[in-house]
Amino acid sequence: MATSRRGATIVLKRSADSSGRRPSAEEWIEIFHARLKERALKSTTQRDEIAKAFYRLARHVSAEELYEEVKRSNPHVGYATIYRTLKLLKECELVSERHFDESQARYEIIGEGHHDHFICERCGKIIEFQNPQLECLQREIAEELGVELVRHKMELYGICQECSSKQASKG
Amino acid sequence: MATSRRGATIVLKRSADSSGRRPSAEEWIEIFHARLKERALKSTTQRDEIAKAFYRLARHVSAEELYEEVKRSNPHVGYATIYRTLKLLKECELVSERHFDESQARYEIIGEGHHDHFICERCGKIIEFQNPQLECLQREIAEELGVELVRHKMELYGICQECSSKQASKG
DNA sequence: TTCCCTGCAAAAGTTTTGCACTACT
DNA sequence: AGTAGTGCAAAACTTTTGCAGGGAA
Repeated sequence: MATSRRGATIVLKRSADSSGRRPSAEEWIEIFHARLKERALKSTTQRDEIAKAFYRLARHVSAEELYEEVKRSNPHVGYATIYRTLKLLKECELVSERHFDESQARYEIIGEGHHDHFICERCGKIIEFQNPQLECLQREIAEELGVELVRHKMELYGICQECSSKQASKG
Repeated sequence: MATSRRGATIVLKRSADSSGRRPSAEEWIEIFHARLKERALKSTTQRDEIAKAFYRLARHVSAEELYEEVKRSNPHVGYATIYRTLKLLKECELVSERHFDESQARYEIIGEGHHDHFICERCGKIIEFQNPQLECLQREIAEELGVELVRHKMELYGICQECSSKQASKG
């Protein structure tokens, strides 16, 4: 019943490995090292551990989730290092920070082209999508408003298919 | 130079009084009272004061800003009451909570139709706009994703006209 | 060797909660 | 009168910072 008349929405898979666009963990860490070097900063065991854990968890990670994951391999890391490294990853343009309707921030890997998010209000699942028309439309809007566009954010909130059918079968 | 070929973007003025769509302060408080009554909750002096201050400040208020405004007429109110009343206003569907890229939430009056936001990354100015095509497009995307849409949020970030020209004249 | 980085703990900022008192209905 | 609401202070939660010690270049 999808009305993909004009511009099809591309749904991104959680692990985009198959598409070949996502760098491997090793490549990603290498890029991180290079960016650190450019900035005359040091590569450290902790930074690598955190970056690896981040890569492993894939998308939309909170600082807390990352902290827990890193603790599994190194129980000594502190929250401070997690936050400092997240900040660093942002400065290295490897990670971006997002604020969905929550009190805590979430972080995701940059680099597979712009995409937007659908967030299920029942189960919290996040579906990423890409829509060429949307990209076009937002540029038009910016033009009309007479502003210089730097970035945008589109979030759809609702009930995912799974939760919808769960509810239906219950009733 | 605006390319309003298909669907014009409507920019909302900060105080939409002239359009006649925004309820007056009195009407708004009355609605609040009615919603409280429906829920078997009480109207109180503080709740009215807070609602009035909220209305006065108009859009995109933070709890802190609201607290300061309320304190001017009643120095005894506590933050707790501010937050509790904001929660109440949300439950009464009179106010919605937003998280732009900040650590603190912002609140705005519901009721003049859906709109989205442009946020200037230099001066923090928020411009509201409405775009019929956008509303249409998001429904299409939801359909394609097979999800039930409840609400959406589109935020454009960039540099507003004023800040752009300021920068240009400097260089 | 230098000085950046880490871990701990404490602080800071935002929001929530417990409790005794107040005031709507 | 009865119960919900208020104000204060303390707690909770997320994120940041100061400082002394440790490690990368």
